[in-house]
Amino acid sequence: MATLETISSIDTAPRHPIRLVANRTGLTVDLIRAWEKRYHVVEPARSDTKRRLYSDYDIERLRMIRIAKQNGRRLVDVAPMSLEALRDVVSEDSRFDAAQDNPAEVYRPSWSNPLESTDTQDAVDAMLFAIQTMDQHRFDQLLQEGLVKQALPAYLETVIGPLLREIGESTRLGKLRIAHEHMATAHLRTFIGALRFRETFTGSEPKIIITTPTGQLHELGALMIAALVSVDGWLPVYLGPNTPADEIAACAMQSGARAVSLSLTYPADDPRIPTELTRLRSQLDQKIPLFVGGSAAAHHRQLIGRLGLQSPPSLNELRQTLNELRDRGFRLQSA
Amino acid sequence: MATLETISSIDTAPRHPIRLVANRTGLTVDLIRAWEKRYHVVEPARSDTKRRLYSDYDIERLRMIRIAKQNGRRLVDVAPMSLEALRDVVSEDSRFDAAQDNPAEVYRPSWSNPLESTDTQDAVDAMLFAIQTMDQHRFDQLLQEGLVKQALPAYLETVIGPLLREIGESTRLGKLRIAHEHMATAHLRTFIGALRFRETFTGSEPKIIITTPTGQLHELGALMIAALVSVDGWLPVYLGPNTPADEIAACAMQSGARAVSLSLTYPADDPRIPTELTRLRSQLDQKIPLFVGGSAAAHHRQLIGRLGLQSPPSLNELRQTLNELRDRGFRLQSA
DNA sequence: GCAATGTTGTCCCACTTTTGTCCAGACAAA
DNA sequence: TTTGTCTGGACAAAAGTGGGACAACATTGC
Repeated sequence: MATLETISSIDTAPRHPIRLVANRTGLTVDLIRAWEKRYHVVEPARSDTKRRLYSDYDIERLRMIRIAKQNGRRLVDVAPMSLEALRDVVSEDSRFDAAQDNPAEVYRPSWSNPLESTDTQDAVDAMLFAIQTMDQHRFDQLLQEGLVKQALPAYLETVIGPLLREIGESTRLGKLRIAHEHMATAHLRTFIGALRFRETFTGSEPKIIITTPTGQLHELGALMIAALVSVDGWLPVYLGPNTPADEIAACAMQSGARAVSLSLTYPADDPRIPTELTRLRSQLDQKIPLFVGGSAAAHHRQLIGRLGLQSPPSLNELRQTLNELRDRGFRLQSA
Repeated sequence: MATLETISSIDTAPRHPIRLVANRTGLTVDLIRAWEKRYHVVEPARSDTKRRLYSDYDIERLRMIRIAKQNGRRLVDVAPMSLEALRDVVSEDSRFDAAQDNPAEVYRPSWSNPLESTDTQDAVDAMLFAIQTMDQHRFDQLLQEGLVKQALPAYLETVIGPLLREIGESTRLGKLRIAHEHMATAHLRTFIGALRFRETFTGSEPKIIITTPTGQLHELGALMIAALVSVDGWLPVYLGPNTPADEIAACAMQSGARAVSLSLTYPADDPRIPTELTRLRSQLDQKIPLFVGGSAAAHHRQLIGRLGLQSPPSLNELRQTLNELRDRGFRLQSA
């Protein structure tokens, strides 16, 4: 389907000025130039007046290089690597860093399976099969492999999201037992949660509160958002599921968050939702946008409109909106 | 064993700078050099400017040596050993370690002993402060650091457990907001969940179902058990919280589990607990022991006795019992 | 039980390499 | 005009290197 184009195809059109790159990567302008001068880390295109113009691909590479350096890599080593290679290196490092205290061998040998599933549907099916047979190890393996093949946002959208829907559907139809669903959910909780730690933070990222309101116990959607925005230079303040409106507002205040995002899935028609949303909107600073997403958001369209909440129809549009918000924030800050 | 193939597959190409090695092994840069100077523990290749360059093989050896030392081995003894020999030594030690009747008397040099109680109290306090200030990054950092200082079982018992109690208590007393508790819980969920991934499995481990019964929504206790037993050579089948008795039984059947462990925390007097436990016990093969733990287990002592369930009073005793069960199982299997 | 000896983690030094930051003067954009 | 970017170079902080010192602790021999 149309979703396939989004996979791993990061835009290589040169359009971003160096300042924006610095903001998004957490590097300084000077440093980006120094890296270019010394190691040709990136060779951006130029405008007709010799201004550097970076592509999304360049930005992503710089982000990865910064993380690789933090993991102890030398600039000389990582500078010539492709984005894919960098991703491998970084994910390898983050898997192995911090000391182990257990004798079990650490290297997951790539006695990897011949099961090459390039299509995302195949990947989802393979995962469903692993769940059905309660093969947790295989499930983990599949989750990890998938992550290497594409960038995180695309992965969440094309694999994890559909997988969640299929698990729900299969359980409803009796093709999976509740126990299977539980196991899969618990595993995904761990897996997605760990994704946030792959990013490193500079401390200058704007914060966004992410949670679900009272009565909404399913947290995976919210957790996906947290992982997603951390890639885009936000610092997610993740509160888990089922947080009362008052607490969300207080937390936004204390942490100085620039945005709040809620995920609604089940039950879709919980009567507490309108109350909680209204309450939260009124307690929150008007300048802080409140995003509402998840499969149950559609049930509350009117309410969302009335309260002036944001409800982007897809993860991509959410990213889009947040990116604009973040960059606007930078401009305001520096002015 | 099958491990031999994986060993030979470890890359011996020198490419990692010393800093990265330090990150991955949990050793300090100074220490790595000191070991080289004194015992030629590793003799890394050099770059053209004399910088040390380590291979994956070197890193793996260093990691093993660190663990061997933690188990009480002397550096002089292990320094000249091959990776294969190191693995043998380490796995032997860890089995011996786990089989000890009295963990307090395990021979260990003082510098690897469980931390002083003041240290652990300090660690817990620091974490609480991070939670209070909503400093997620610091919280993660503290959690990771703690893991380097102690072996996992000791860490869970002396730091994570007390931390959970303090969080609960502080929230009850109003010293922490619900939002703080939520954030901390979500973080701990991710952190403890990720611990399981540090283990690699051979496929021959006995399985143990770990979950909480219907109505018990707090999963951290269960998750700690899952992390703990995976160190001792069990394969946890983790189902998350709130699993109905029928599903647990079905899951035990399908996966061929050798044991089931439930965690009870809150609400302690949920009327569903007796029903569910009784139901589960009756549906489960009599040969499969059913463990019940958690702070609320004490409220159901009579029930536990009547149903013939196991309820070890501490994590250590749980390990003990499980180790015996595992080894008995091995003997049965091989006979 | 005690002194002598061995082991081991940490720290300091002087020196080199690597890496991040800053500056100046020219030019472009707002 | 003001602000930002460009180039090239200078400078300083950070990190790595070899060597050695030292304190804490364990082990050994008496």
